[in-house]
This record gives sequence, C-alpha cells and structure tokens, in this order.
Amino acid sequence: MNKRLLKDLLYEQVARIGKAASSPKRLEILELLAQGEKTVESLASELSADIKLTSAHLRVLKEARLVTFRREGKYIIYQLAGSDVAGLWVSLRQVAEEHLLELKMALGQMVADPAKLSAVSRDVLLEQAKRGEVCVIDVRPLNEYETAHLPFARSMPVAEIERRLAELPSDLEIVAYCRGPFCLLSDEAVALLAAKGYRVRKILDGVSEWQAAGLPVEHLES
Amino acid sequence: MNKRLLKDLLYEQVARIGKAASSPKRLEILELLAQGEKTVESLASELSADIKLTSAHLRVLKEARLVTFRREGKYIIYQLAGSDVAGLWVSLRQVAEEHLLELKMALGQMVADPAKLSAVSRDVLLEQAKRGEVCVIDVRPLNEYETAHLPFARSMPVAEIERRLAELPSDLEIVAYCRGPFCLLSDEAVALLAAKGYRVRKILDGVSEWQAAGLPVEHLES
DNA sequence: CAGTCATTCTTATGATCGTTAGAATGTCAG
DNA sequence: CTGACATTCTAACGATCATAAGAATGACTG
Repeated sequence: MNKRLLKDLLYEQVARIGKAASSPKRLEILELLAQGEKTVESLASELSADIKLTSAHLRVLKEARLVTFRREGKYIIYQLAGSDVAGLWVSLRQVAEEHLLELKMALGQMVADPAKLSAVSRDVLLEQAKRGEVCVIDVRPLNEYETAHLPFARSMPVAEIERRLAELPSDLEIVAYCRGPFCLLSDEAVALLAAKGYRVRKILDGVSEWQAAGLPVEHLES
Repeated sequence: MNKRLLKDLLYEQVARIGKAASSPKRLEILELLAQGEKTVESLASELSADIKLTSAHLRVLKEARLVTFRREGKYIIYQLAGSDVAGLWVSLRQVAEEHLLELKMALGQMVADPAKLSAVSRDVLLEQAKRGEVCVIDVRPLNEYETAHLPFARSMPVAEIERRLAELPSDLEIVAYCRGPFCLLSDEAVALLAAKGYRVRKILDGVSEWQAAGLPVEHLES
C-alpha cells in the first residue's frame, strides 16, 4: 500500500508551514511583515534580536515559502509571500486566544486601561468613520500606513503625535489602532492623547484582522 | 523595557499552537478529528502508526489545547477543541497548497482521473443538489457522516457501495466527496462506480473546506 | 479479586532546532 | 581596487523533539 507514502508526503509538506510557524520570533516576523515589507535590519531591531539570528529565522521562513525577498542596493527587503500568509497568522493567533487561557489572561491585562477600548463593532466603527463622527488614526510608522490602512484612517505615527497635535480635532472622539492585538503602539497613543485631554479609545484590530474579517482596506495607489 | 518580556510571552503562546501543527502525524490527526470524534485506536489505524506513538502525539495536541478527550468505558475518545481548529487546519493546508510547489504538483497528480473532477463551483453544486439534479454521496464511514455532512448528501461509505448499488440512481450524475483534498476515499468510490457504468465525479472539498468557505453543513439532531 | 484490554507515563536514544560566533559574499563609495 | 557595510553561510553547542520499549493506570469481565 503506497497510499501511506503519498499521504506522508502530503502532510509533511503542510508540516513545513507548521514548523515555520512554530517559533515565537518567526511569528513576530510574520506579523511585522504583514504590515509591509521590511529590511533585515529593521526586523531585527523590532524583534530585539541581532541580525544573524533574524537572518537565520528569515531563512527558515524563506524555505517554507512564506516570505520572499529582493535586493535593493545594500539592503535586502523581505515581504510576505501572499496575503494568505497574513491570514494564517491571524487564524493561528485567534485559535491561541480562544484555547490558551494563559494567552487570554495575558491579553486581558495588557490593555493599560480597559475603559479605553472601543466598545463598538467593526461595522459600526466603519459607518461612524465614514460619516466623520470619529477620527480614526493609524499610529504605525508611515510606510506601514502606506502599504495598507483602514478606510478613512489618517496616519499619525506615535512618534510624531506630540509634534502634530494641531492636526487632531478636539471635538471628535479619536480611535487609534496599530498592528494588532499584540502591539502596544496604540496604547502609547491613547495614554499620550488622554493626558492631553482628548477623548480617545483604541481598537485591538490591525489591518490583517480587519481584512480577515472580510472588511475593506485601502492601499496607496503607486 | 519589559515590553519585550510581555511580547515574548504572547508570541510564545501562539508558537505553542504552531508547534503542535509542525508534525505531519499531528496534522493528520487534526484532519481526522475534524471529521468527528475518534478513539486512540481508530486514529492509530488510520495513521498507520502504533498506539503509543499516536498517544504521544495526542498528548502534544492536548497540551496545546487543540483537542479534548473523554473516557467512555475502556476507550478514550478524542475530539477537536473547537471548530476553529478545523478552520486552522484548512488554512494551513491552503497556504501550503498555494506556496509549496511540491505539494501543488503532488496534489495535481493525485486524482487518479482528472476528468472525474467536478468542474462546477460550490454554489452551483449546492443548487443542483437542492433541485435533485445530482446525487451527492458522502463516502466516509457512517459516524463521520452523522457528525456533519454536506447539505442534501446521503451516506454511502466506500466499503458498502458494492453492496448498496441499488440505492443509487442510474439516471443522475453522482458526485462523491470524502474528508478533503488529501483523502483518497472518493477516488476509490469514483473508480468503483465508473466501472459499473455510473456517471460519477468527485469534488476535493470535505466538510471542513465547505464550512471554511462559509457554506452550510448539516448535523444530525441527537 | 485476578485477568485482560486500552491507554498513558516514564525513560532512553538519535535527530533536529535555536542560538551564537567567525568566515564569506555581494554591493556601494571613494 | 580598497574599505565599509548588510547580509548570509558554516560550524558548533546545548536544548528540544520524534520515536520506541517497558512499566504503570484505569476500567470492564468473569
């Protein structure tokens, strides 16, 4: 019976993907790349890992065909092999959130001030943003915003907020988002803006979560 | 900066899920359990692995909270921890199919006679089945059919087809399905029925794929 | 209660993985 | 061509994993 051999082959291929997704650092890389293409150097600094280690992990991801790369001058730029890879990251995280109590609890304690979490659903938020009833800000670095962002969102990287306060409406509720539930950028933004007296909340979604839920995102035409 | 520590903790939890999904045998177990609950013994025989090894893999899945179990007399019965786990299996497989050429090609050569692959879309098939224009048969074992099956499908386990030919209409096209793209049961059924002169095709979808596509499935009320 | 069966726990062994350090590659600036 | 820089390749270490064999558990059978 060589049906066994065939099946072993098939499942082994899928396991290649699973293996690539079995290391915390590699998952973090996938989430970062889901925000947009990045150089090895910038990935390493976001990971708090040295370049050699980052490169080793990228090699594994490359061999599993989850990422592709291109050279640009001295730098090598990595990107996800497809948007389905970002979707895979989202479903892995969702399964983990659903079934691993440790994660559920850690996440629950993560949001600095739970009262600052937006209570409205995605659809309602989208409607409110469309009608200009709230001001949605994307607090990630600009190039991530340019790659893809939520509809009606404006870019306001957390590092620039203090300098650009004048651009924010003081009469509207501000809704901040960042890379996803594991990202702390929007917490920083909320703390900062709340201290300045703004009405501000955050949502947990990032662009990948929004897209995985079937909602539209905007790209910059280039 | 202990943001690093927190992040390490979060990604490590998700990596637990990835690790559990990094072994071919464990993936095969997940796919089998997606069809319905199973004893260790029946899993082992489907895997062509001995019980001890199967049990060791089940332990890993259990520790990742992807499966749960209960005792029933002498037997221990495992099941998926939730339908999202079946969804995760489907997205892993889809990413692998999309990006791993080896898998794409192996799958392409797998279907014994590609002409026997149904060409119609899921929605069209559903409509045809609803109107009784085709006869959809579920060739998996009966208990898997009972757990969940495609709408309008009747159970016709491949082991019983020969004995139950009389139940099949000779004037309608027959469409067979089984556990999914990696499962060979429907190929067997197609070969068998084609030899008897039936007009018969197969689809690659199993119940999990059907459900992941957002289409309805039927459960037996119990 | 002894025997049997299904399953897990324990332990051991070789293989693989994560990580680090040092050498090598490829590219740009002068 | 030389030096500087980003990145990968190679080699090596300890840690973890897959698998197998033997002892232990838990539950039904008589």
